[in-house]
Amino acid sequence: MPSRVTLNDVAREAGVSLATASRAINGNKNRKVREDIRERVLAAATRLHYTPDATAQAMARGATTTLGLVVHSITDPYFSAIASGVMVAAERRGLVVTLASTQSNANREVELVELLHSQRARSVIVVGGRRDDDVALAAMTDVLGRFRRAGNSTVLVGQPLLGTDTVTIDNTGPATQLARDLHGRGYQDVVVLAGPADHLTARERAGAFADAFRELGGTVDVAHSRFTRDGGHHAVRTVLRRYRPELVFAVNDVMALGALAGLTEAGLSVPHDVGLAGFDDIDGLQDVTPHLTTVHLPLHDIGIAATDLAFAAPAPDPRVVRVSGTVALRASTPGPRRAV
Amino acid sequence: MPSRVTLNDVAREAGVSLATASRAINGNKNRKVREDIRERVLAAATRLHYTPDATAQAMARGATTTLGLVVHSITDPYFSAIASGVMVAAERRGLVVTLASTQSNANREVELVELLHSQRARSVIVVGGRRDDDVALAAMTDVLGRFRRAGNSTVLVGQPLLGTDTVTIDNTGPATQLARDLHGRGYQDVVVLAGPADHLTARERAGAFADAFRELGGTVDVAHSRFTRDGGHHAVRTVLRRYRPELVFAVNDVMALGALAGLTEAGLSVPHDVGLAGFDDIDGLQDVTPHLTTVHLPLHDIGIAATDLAFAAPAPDPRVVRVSGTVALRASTPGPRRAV
DNA sequence: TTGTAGGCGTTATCAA
DNA sequence: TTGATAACGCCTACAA
Repeated sequence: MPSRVTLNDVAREAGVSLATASRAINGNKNRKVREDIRERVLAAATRLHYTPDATAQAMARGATTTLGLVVHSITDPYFSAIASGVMVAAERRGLVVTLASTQSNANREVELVELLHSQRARSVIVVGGRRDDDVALAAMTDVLGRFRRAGNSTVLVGQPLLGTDTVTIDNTGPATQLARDLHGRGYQDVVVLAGPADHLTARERAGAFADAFRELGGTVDVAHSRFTRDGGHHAVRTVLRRYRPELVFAVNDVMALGALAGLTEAGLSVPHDVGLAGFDDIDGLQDVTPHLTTVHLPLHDIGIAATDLAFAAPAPDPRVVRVSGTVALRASTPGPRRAV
Repeated sequence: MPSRVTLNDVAREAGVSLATASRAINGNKNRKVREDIRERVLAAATRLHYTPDATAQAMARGATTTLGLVVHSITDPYFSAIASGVMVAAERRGLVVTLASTQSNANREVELVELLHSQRARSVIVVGGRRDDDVALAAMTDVLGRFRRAGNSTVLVGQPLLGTDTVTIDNTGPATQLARDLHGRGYQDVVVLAGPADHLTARERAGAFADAFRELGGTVDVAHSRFTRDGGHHAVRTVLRRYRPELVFAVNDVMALGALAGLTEAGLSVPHDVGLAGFDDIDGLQDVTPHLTTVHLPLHDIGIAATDLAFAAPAPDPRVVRVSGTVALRASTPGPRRAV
């Protein structure tokens, strides 16, 4: 029972040499194999249910057909949207995606890149904002560098700090614009659910928003918490123990959703009692009530852009592709309730 | 510039043979390499930044460390929840997950299993309900069978129709219970958004629900559409052109969300004007208003169970692991509005 | 156009 | 315990 049929078997079955069988089966370069022979080989291959061994091909060719993708969490709509973009772009290139999830653990992230290096992935794409942590940054810069020196490409979706090609999202521009728009709607006081203090994406968004809002004469309160739905929930509950805010800006949508739940549980109505805004415009946001004001990010396209970058001609210096978002003012921030 | 350092380099650097270096680096079986030598090798390895070549190991060992996972859509919370369970269970076993998304294309699904076969994945897990399509079923049965005959394992999450180990979800039990519970709350008429007519999961849920509801004396209308949010949206809009239902049951949550949007756009309030129920209890449902009645499924655990099954001792006959769900009655189905 | 043979990086068998 | 050496399945000069 030849459960493991090799190219050799196919060659024998077709009555040709291994080399000819190999050439027939992948029409490598200029197809220099006679048509009838080619057909004979292909017939033998299907007859025997031959399946090429990609690991052997990888060894012989010195390159796999695998793309490594590292995200924080696959159930987070932010990451799954980017991942789906990567997968679409990878499929176009005939690549297979090896996906790994870090649960935001920096050490694990490094390990995973090493693992992907071991797997001889053609390229690895790391998705997610960096932390303000020199040790972690150095460690990532290091593994990515080694991987690149081994002849592969790396792309980061996040802050361009790791000496690699990067797709970077403009957080400050839209955050600033959002602050202006919301102030323009009449809000004077805001509490910013700012996420972790060392989280660069969170910091950029919170900082830009707060600066702009203050500059317009508004007052800004800042509450830190985790970058998750529960983080948003917890932060808003803590704030509510002190006072009722006029407007809440969460640095991402999932936090905003947590905040929405917290506000509702406290008997407050959004937007009647409190305005609420987020960031990212994740999928599924359309189904929450009220429609959340946010910053729309082309997440799927970001995944595609990252993949394109990974397979662009190698450049001497790290490239940075900037992508921006657009403010989406929606029902959750109609403006503050007029003096009641 | 030895950008490609091999075990040979390490052996030379450490002054030992290739074989010894190999043994030192993975303490294979009973570690039979002298401690000082082992350390010398390890030191050389790190000094040279040696990274084992997984493709070469796979060839030599005849087995990779890869788990293939095939889903319909990675951005769908149903699939990403199961996928995250698989990834957690895979990581525990030191495996890497190669993820592929089919966009519900049956041919593509077969191709992907073939691709994973080529990659010599240890096992492949296919997630998603089957269609009533003999050709497609036969094709999948076939590829999976070949893959298994090559010495690997396969697991399907869905209907146990492919001659493979299967984690199957009990749709009829909870759907029946849901019908009873809703009828118990006073609903007499329901429209079932039944999804595609040939979609087995959809059919099981819709069928069991409708049967039970009718048996209790209720009337049931059935509307078919795609299995997606848009499908739910479209179906409910179509129904609304004819009449206003008392209760809507969508065979999955994303369809229910689409329906909710459709109802709301039509100026109807859920649950005031219309009751609404779904199925799956996907992540994020907690953030929609009103809280949706649904059937809770342990999606993450289903992913874990599928992986456990994939790595259980091989059995002569296909195994079937049944998992069930529990009805979660929530605010979207308080009972019909009393005569107004 | 086809065949021969060497090599890809590791593991594993078998002596030493 | 360690060291040669033959696989593993395929690709690819190079030769025929």
